[in-house]
Amino acid sequence: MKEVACTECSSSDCFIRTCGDDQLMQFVSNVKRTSFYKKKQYVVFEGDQVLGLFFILSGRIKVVSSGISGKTQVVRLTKSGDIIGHRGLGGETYPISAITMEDSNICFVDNDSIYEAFMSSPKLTFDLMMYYSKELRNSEAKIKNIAQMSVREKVVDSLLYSERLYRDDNNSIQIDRQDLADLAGINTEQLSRVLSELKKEGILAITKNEITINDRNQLVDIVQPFNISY
Amino acid sequence: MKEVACTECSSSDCFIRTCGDDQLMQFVSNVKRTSFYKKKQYVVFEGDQVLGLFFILSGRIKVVSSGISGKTQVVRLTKSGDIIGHRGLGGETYPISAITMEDSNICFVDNDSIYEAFMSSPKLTFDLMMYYSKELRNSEAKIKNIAQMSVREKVVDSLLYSERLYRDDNNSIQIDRQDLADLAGINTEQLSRVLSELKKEGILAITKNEITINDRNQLVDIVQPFNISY
DNA sequence: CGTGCTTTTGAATAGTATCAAGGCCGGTGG
DNA sequence: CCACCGGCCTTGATACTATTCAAAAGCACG
Repeated sequence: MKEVACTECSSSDCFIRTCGDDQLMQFVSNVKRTSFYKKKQYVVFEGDQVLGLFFILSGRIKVVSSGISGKTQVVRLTKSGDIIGHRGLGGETYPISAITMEDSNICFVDNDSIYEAFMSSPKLTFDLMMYYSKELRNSEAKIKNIAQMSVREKVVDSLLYSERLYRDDNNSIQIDRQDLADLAGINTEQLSRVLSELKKEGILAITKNEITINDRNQLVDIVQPFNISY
Repeated sequence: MKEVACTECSSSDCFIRTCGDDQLMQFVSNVKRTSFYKKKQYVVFEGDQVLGLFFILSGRIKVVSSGISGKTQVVRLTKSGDIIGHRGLGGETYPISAITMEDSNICFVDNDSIYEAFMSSPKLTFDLMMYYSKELRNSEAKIKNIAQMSVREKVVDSLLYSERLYRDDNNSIQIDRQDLADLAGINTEQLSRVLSELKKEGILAITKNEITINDRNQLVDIVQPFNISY
């Protein structure tokens, strides 16, 4: 993929663009490097040295944390406009891995450059701080959910979360069972059971690799006690 | 408690002081308000409008998130030098409550002032961003732990966490069962069972309201598979 | 000493994880 | 074109773990 200047870039939800700092955009334009990643490719690897920040231009990337005996926890799902690798800032190594779920294009800015950008653009620092703040709220909401929800509720919560980010024009989401289970923090067998239930209840329609939400309100009702505003 | 100027303050781990920006310290000195909170008093209340930031001068405060049917999740424990209320930044209302676990003194800076401080001190913004980054790492590590650990492991993890923050000279921690259970994300009965086990195994000593860790290494071994570096 | 609160223990129940097997589908090669 | 293979998904039976309910024991307080 050929490099496109930030000023010429069509991505309307890019973090750098939404900062609205022309000088910053010019600067990033000169130092960023856009790369293509094919499906299931690692963007960052848990334990690797922190090299810089990644800005998603297009594609879907899962952020995962490896646990005990091969188990993985999906920490969050991302798409264009999101940032990857910011957890590493201020630390030595990345605490998570990021893996593409489909072919993606991602812009990279190295450590030195991003620090230089922070120094010259307080707006960037401030906006990124706000980004962290939002992420922290989400993360802590998730702690509560995983700690207190039943398996059924976890599945519904994960479905709504996925749908919110990834739904296509048919209210459908394409995500494989393992990823969805890792997102919910359960195993695939239980996920499968709950999905079957929801299908039987007419709330979902399931084809080979697509889940369609027929009755979103009923899903929302299931997680209602947790006061989640989707 | 009478107001002490930041420049005169003895708190060596205050966030504002560690920024090392004299102008900032002068500014905060003029706008901050230090208040005394007695044990079990609410500092911020979940759902309340975001008013500003709190800097802990002394005391221990638990940050909790209320869940379903009266259950609460302890999101983190804090002490002097920590910040409270930063999750609210950029949002309308606080997503969490903060409650003192002992008599505490806390400095408050209102929204307008803290935003003004951000504008005039890029260092503050940057340092706070780094603070968020660390918190986010911790938070996501906790997601993984709660999702994958057994009850026994959760208890051990919570004990080590509490000890790291709150241990006194005897390697003892003072924390009531309910708080420890809410931190681990389990109920008090199970906590009690595990504590009894650990006591029987000689790893812990338990008196009425104090838990003493006799063999820290054995505790660390129990959560070893999760690669936690305490 | 009661009285009320927290903590501990026990037993029954419910929920979840694991193990094992079978089904579905796409791809490959005869 | 069809049979076979392998991966992913689903389902069932079983074992295990955690939750709930109930009750007793310990402790603080008046």
